[in-house]
Amino acid sequence: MNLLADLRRRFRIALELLDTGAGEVADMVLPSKDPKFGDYQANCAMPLGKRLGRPPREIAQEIVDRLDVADLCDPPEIAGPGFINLRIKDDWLLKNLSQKVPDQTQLGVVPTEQPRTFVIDFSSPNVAKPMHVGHIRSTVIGDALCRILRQLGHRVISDNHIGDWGTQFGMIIYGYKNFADDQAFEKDTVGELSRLYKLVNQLVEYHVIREKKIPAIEQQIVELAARLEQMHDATELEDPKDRKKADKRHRQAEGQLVELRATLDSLRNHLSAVENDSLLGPLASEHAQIGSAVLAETAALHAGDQTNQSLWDRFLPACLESIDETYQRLNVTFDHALGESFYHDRLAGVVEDLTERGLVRESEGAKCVFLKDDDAPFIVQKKDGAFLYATTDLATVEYRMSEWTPDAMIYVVDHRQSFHFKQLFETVKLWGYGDVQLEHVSFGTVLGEDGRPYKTRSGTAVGLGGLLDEAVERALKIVCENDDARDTPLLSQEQRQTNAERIGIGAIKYADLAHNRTSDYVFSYDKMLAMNGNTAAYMQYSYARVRSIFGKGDIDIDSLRSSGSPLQLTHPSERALALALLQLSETLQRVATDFRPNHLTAYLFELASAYSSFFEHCPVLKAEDAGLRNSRLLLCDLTARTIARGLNLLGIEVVERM
RNA sequence: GCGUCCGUAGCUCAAUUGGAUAGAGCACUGGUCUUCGAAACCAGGGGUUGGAAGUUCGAGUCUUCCCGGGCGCACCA
Repeated sequence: MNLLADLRRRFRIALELLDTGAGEVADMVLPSKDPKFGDYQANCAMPLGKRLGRPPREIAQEIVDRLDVADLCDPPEIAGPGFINLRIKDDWLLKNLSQKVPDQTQLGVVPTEQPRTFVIDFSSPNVAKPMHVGHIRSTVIGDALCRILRQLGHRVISDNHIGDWGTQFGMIIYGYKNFADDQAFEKDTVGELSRLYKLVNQLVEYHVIREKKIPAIEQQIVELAARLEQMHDATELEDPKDRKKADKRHRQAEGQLVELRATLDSLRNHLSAVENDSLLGPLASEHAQIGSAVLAETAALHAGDQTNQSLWDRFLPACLESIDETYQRLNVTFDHALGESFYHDRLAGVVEDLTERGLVRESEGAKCVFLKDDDAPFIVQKKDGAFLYATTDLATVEYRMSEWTPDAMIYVVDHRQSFHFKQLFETVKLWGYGDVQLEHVSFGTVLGEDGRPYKTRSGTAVGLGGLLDEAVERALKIVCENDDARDTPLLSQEQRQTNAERIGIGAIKYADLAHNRTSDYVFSYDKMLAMNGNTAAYMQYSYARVRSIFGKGDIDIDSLRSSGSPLQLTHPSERALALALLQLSETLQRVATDFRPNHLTAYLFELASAYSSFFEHCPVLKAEDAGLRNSRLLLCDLTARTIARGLNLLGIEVVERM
């Protein structure tokens, strides 16, 4: 049962009766923000008033006259400029809530009438390097969207587009050939590969800094300094406006200069740190050509070189295993994990096909799809003949379309790649896939407490495993402290550990999902593990608290659920809770339309608040009579199940006691 | 330079995509355990939504111009 959808359906009918085509404003029926305006409000009379050239209040009245909601709402009220306020009848709430009581699986969420097929592309780690903080958002948001869309009855195909064919593999191949420790490799393959990756990466980075970055910055500094000189000459401008502008530019340029010098210093420090390192220093000078050597190893792999291919075959399973460990811990699964290598032999065909259709033009030796004249083209083949990210993405689209014919393809990838996806989507349309909905579900950056992207003190990316470890560790500390503070502790050591795992991982996921995905957010263990506010820990606590009632009262909730014992609403807070319980369905629908899981966290938090208020005003175990007691127990049960289901749809587990 | 996103309470974030008096948590002040879990709850103070103008019944949201930032812009992914 989707209450909001039902109301909108009824409004659509009334609106069409009023004026053909007016049904489209039925979406302006929304839940009210303030209870004094009722439960729902329809705001469609105002725009319609404009369109029909008549007073909106008059229109509102005519809508109400044609509206068939007598079974659902009290008589609608018209307020202000033409708002129509709706209050759901208690009878109707009771009837629908009762249907949810025995519904174990769906909790009253009805499958959509128009199921669609979604391909969701998310997580996409590079296998040779360890997963880091940058993978959290894609993984967590993508997984939540899969779960929610499935709950709504859609067909969802999740696909992890793993980076298993790129330069990182060239790095570990080069590393293996030059620096491998065979014993370590036998003992701990993943650990050794990871060491090799880091080592080679450091060496490559050293030479890039030395030969490219530092000269580039030095030149920028020279140019900027020269520009500053010229600017001095321009301070004698007549027009105050021009002078102000010139001043601003001057200030900005000075700022940039300071920044560039600081960067230069830190890069030089980095170089000398490597040079003075007893291990890295000699290796750096011995492997002066490491950058091009790594590219050569990568190219050899792509060209089918026997040795490199067999190394790849040996390395890949170990890499995947390590990634799977993380996914297991996060409780994330995929239907497919078709990485870049899967598409390798299709890339030439993609370029051929695009060329045949006249979409490709050669420019500076590269094969490009030009989309807008003044923009950079979408390059599908480099001048050296190699294919790129863009080519693989196109091959992926082609494969998914032919294999699954989806209605929508969703990429959960950070916002920095929006230009790439814009180009990809435009190219795909030109290529002939006009119907499929292509969506870049982008998200912002995870920041540290200093407001800069979250990094370790030394400036490297924070590993995902360590991040989870720390969250769990902190959760364990909190769990133990609180349990020890009780007269008689509730939890065994084992339960404490399980709880800490669920609470810690849940905290990270929830914090990520609770923020509007398009904005950056500041990562803070203290905030995400707080017991107050919109956090996983608070929701898990709410759940455990509700559930404890059944133990305390020695209630067999399963049999009460199937007993047919009726519900009743005797207090405003009881009614508010009932209404909230009925709004899960429309909330999920809302998450699905704009791919924003934070609507669901907000809903859960409001539900928990509604429960708090109910719990304060309405004695449950000590209710006046047995009928009311049973009714309230059932409300508790529905609350617990709704919280558990909501969290589950976010990929978070509950705990029975904490 | 071009493109794009952002600026909301002291701090961290919401705001149903143009709806009614901009909401939460933290922090601050005060109140709740002799009745269901106080890891909690309730109440209070705190805002020119970066600034200015405009569009309209109605603007945090749309337009224009400023101020301040993030990110991306040809052969990496």
